[in-house]
Amino acid sequence: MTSPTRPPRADSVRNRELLLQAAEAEFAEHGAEASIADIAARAGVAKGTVFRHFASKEELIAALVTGHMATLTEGAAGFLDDPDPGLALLGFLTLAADQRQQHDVNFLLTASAANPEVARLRDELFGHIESLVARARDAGAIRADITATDVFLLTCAPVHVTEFLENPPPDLWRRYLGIIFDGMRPEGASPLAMPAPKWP
Amino acid sequence: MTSPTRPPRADSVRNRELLLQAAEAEFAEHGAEASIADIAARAGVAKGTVFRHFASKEELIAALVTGHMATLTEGAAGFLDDPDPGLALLGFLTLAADQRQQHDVNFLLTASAANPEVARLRDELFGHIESLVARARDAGAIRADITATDVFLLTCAPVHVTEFLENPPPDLWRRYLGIIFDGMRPEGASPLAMPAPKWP
DNA sequence: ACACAAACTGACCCATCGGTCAACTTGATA
DNA sequence: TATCAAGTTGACCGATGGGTCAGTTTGTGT
Repeated sequence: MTSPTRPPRADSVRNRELLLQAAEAEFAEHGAEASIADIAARAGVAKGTVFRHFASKEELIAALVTGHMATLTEGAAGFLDDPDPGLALLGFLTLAADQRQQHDVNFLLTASAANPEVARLRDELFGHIESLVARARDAGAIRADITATDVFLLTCAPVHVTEFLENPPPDLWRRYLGIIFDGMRPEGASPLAMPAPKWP
Repeated sequence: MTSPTRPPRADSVRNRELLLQAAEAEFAEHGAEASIADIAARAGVAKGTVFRHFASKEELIAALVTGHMATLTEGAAGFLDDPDPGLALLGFLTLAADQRQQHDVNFLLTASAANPEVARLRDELFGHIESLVARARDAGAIRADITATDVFLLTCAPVHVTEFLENPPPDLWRRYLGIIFDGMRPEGASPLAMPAPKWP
């Protein structure tokens, strides 16, 4: 019962890919205010072509975020059956920060939070984080009062703090991930002033 | 040898103050893209008046940031001779996060980093942080490998992480400040992957 | 009260941006 | 190779934003 739709043309799929790459580069350079015209020029196509592939700028952003979110969700799944629960959680945080460092989409997240596909992936990722945190907590690798929401919120912090420097070393986030993860460890933990927030 | 300049008119200084308040509110609501027209309307003046007081939007932002930066620098100075070096550093971090929570100027910082007055205040603040960190380190309140640059960069993190929630409880940052500060404590500290960055 | 400079006003200018569309190309199919 | 829908193009549109300025109002020193 599939409608007899033609397969997409070869140049079309190529242009779509070029546009996503160009958009990523432009957003990285100029932030969320990067213009559609610049993105089109960088991809070597006309502005109208952008809107043939993505109905609006929001949808283009959502397509970018969806790709990265899917990659990260998949990566998180790979840690779910790691034999060492503590290293599994740290490994996920490292993976997440590394990806954020290479493709800074933090500022695009809010712009695409309303997108249903992004929301679905986000919830799926959150589910994996819940498993990772539960196992790490049961193993005594992290303190008992840390929740999955805490980890989710803290994921971007290591990269974020480095952005106050003009030319941060590309691996500097590892330093701050180390500090923050030490703060999650049971050793020397002091009581927290506020309860963990609910998700979302 | 002072030139015989008149004192400013009463309505002028009042309008300048109204504009700063309106700008703060508009930036808080709409981010850095808040428009000059909206700011002027909120302050109850015409658009041209904005440019009489501030040569450009950048300068308006710089004036706002200068005010908050001066407040924070002054606050930091108040902790310099606190008898407990650990509590002094924690007190400063608490003050800084509290101020960031009430007046979110993080996203305006980059827009005003080039301003010489902002740079001067930033350096003065950094000097105070250096004193606070040195005393806390000597007292054994924080681990030996934490530098003033680390503290400076981490200052905004507690508030930042809460911003991924739509309606974060206003004091939620205290939870993440607790976690991050625990990560700075000597107890259970693990070696850091990267050396501390130079300032700036 | 007067005079004047400082301050205010809002219409206007120009650049930019997201998005549209009618005309034109082109890749796949038969 | 003929055909045509799918894809591309770039001029165009309306909205919006930062910034200007000639004309007007107003606070203030005399």
